[in-house]
Amino acid sequence: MATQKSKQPAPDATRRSEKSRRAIYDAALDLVAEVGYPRTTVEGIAARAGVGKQTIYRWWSSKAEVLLEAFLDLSEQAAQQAAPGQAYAIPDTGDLAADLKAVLRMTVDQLKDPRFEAPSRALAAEGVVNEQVGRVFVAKLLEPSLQLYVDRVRAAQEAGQVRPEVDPRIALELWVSPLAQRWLQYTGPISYDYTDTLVDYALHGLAPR
Amino acid sequence: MATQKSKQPAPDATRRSEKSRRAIYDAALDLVAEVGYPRTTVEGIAARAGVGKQTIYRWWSSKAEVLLEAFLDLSEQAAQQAAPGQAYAIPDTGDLAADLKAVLRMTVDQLKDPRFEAPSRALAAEGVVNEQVGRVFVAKLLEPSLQLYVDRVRAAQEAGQVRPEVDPRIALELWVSPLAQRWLQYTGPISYDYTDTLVDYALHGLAPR
Amino acid sequence: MATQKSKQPAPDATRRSEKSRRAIYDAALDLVAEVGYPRTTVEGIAARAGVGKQTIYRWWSSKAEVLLEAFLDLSEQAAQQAAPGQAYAIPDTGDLAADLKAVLRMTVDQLKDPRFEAPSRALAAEGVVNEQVGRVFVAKLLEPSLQLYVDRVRAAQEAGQVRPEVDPRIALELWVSPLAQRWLQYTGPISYDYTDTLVDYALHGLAPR
Amino acid sequence: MATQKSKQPAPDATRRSEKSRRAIYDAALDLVAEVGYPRTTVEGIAARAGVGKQTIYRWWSSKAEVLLEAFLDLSEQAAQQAAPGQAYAIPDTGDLAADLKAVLRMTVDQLKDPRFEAPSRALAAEGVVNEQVGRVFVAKLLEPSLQLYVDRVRAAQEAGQVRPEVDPRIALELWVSPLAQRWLQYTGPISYDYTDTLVDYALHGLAPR
DNA sequence: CGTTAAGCGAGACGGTACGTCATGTCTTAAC
DNA sequence: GTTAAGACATGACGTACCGTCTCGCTTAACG
Repeated sequence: MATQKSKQPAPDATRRSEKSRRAIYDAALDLVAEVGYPRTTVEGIAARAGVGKQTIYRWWSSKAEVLLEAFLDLSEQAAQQAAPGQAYAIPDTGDLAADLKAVLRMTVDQLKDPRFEAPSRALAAEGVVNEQVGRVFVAKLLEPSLQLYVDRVRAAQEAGQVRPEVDPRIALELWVSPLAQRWLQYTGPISYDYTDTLVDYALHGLAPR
Repeated sequence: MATQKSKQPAPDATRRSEKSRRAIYDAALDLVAEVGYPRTTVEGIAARAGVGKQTIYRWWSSKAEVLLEAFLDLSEQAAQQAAPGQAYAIPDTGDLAADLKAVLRMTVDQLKDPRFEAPSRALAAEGVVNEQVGRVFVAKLLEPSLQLYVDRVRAAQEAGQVRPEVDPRIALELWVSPLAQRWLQYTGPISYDYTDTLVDYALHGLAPR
Repeated sequence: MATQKSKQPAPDATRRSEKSRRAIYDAALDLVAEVGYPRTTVEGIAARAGVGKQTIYRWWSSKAEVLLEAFLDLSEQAAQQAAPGQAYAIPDTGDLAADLKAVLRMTVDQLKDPRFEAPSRALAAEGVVNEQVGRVFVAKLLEPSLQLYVDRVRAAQEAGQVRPEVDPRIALELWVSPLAQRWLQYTGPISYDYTDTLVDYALHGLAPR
Repeated sequence: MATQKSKQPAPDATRRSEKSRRAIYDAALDLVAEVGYPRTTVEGIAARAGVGKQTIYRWWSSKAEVLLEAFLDLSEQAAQQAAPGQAYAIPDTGDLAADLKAVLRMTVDQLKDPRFEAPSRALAAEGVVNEQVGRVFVAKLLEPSLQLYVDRVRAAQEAGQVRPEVDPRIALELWVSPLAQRWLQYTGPISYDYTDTLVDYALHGLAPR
């Protein structure tokens, strides 16, 4: 590859301290949970992690990036714990409505888990205003989850429970986006009833049949 | 509503300089459009407005609040210009789908208008992470617009075009939230086709009829 | 008829509020005594005096001037109380040394009176760095006191107790200045013994006779 | 002496930038000379020195302290230049009066040297009102000079030219303090004649012999 | 004796500087 | 050669006062 004449003389990743990386992730997540994203600082993360500031700047370019990776890491760990060694998928009992409702109820619970709430809210906010972060956030965290819905809807189409001309990628937004917006923007309360209703409206439409 | 508990002995609003207020609004909106929200500073707003910093801090407590009011003011002006002296409403031609599609196409255009995009994105982001700002943003800007959909859906219910047991406040989220999320989080492109599709899916459901 | 549009349109002294002037003097002296000169502000004086800031700026041009006049006023009052209706003078018992020692002992006491110490120290300091204030301070406060020594030394010359070629204005500095410097600059302690010694040295010289 | 009780965790002096320190001294002295002490600001010193404000606040706690050290440094340099590697002393020709007159004439010149006048006047003023600064100013700058007079007077006592019971520390104030007061407080002009007269009066007294 | 123009209290205003905090870069010593 | 530590230049923060400028409201002199 071309040798960079960049500011950083291209750190050698093989020598990287794994212990520091972990400590930085933990410190970042803890601080965001404790004092909120805006009052979390690179200096604070370094101090809490027992690490020099330069060690952070060597490997990341902003606190948003640090938090993004830290949260990615957290999510992977959580996924590993939930279903070790296997890909996560939406159950397929043959009843699309029931399956969607079940998954959405789990999502409602997760959105209220404080361990997840603070950092994901922070990242979402940063992503709104910082397109680069936003795209990574979506690509690495959001899309993989949405893809599961795509798969499930496609299965339902094959089973004749969803009209064949429906675009699954758009379909899933009928329940995912309303929930996301209520959570992100405080536009309304979040409950099992609410998500159940969304699924019903989405599947059967508003118009009388 | 609630009385202030601030340190300052409550400035006398009757003596407030209208000229300064306007200049601050303009400077705030311009700066957000030019350099983005994070790099917009209170100091910068003051300098651009030709105003002392204290004049800003006397009347607002953060740059988020300044921008919120500035944007509110801008919206009111825009509304006045669009439809002077009358309340805005969604047209009712008798065809719900057509009416919704028409309005959503206008929304798509507005979301791409740079004069609106920068500040509203900034405020949305701030609102995600700062609940107080978020709630004001929703109450003052979002809800009034959403209420128009509630009214239109209710009319459709009376006309027998929407099932009577449907909750209009939830119904509208089937098209509003997907659009909002794509715009806010860069989860997908925004187009007339897309919003048209949303309306169709929402009204007729995914399931075969 | 058309008065100047100069900075100050020359305020009409006859309409001046005596009550405000007194309140300002009191507030200024109190504040200097309580929080020290540097932390005394025009705003603070106005607030404590229950007076608008403009009322201060109408009649004085700086806090130094305010304090200078306040202290002048205080001194006059004190002088009136000490010796109502008559000019103050150094006693002339015929014994120059004794007379000087007596007066200097009184000066020592006065220098330690907190009511006088704070403002006079403040004014002296301001005068060091602000020649205009310094000259007024000297002319209005210091010189009149020094003149009393000039008179007394001249009387001693006529009585043959001081050499005729001695310049009384310089002579008095032999005891006044050392005391002043110790007080102003903390170059040494101040006591009756010290001032007594100064008088002896000054009158009889250091050289053996 | 006393340990610090500051908030900052005690900066590491070994890492201190010598270049910055010098630049700060120079900037401080220049600014005081150019615009006067009251209009010299920490911000201005930092800007002129090409230094961050924090670098000043890290090592000093006020502009008075900065100037004090800057002036101390200047004095040491000047002393080094004048008499490299040796202690300064008042000459002893055997004629006390002549020696004192000679030294005082040099002092008169120095007091009129603008390079010295502005900062020393500023520090003296600050010291009048700020006892801590005053005591350092006296201990570090004034007393060492005065001690030279003490030594010379003591030598004169041993030579029988000054009465043995005279306290040299007080004796020197007979000429030093008058000169100091005239300079500090503008109580009179300063000239060779004046200082010569002071020495004569001090040595021989005012009273006829 | 009522008019009216000044001084007055109050305080908002455009500014300057404060002292603090965090940024991102750089240097040093320890490993 | 990465690391912890932390000094550095930069620049924004939010506060305190500056000195100027309106506001109504006394209040005293005059017409």
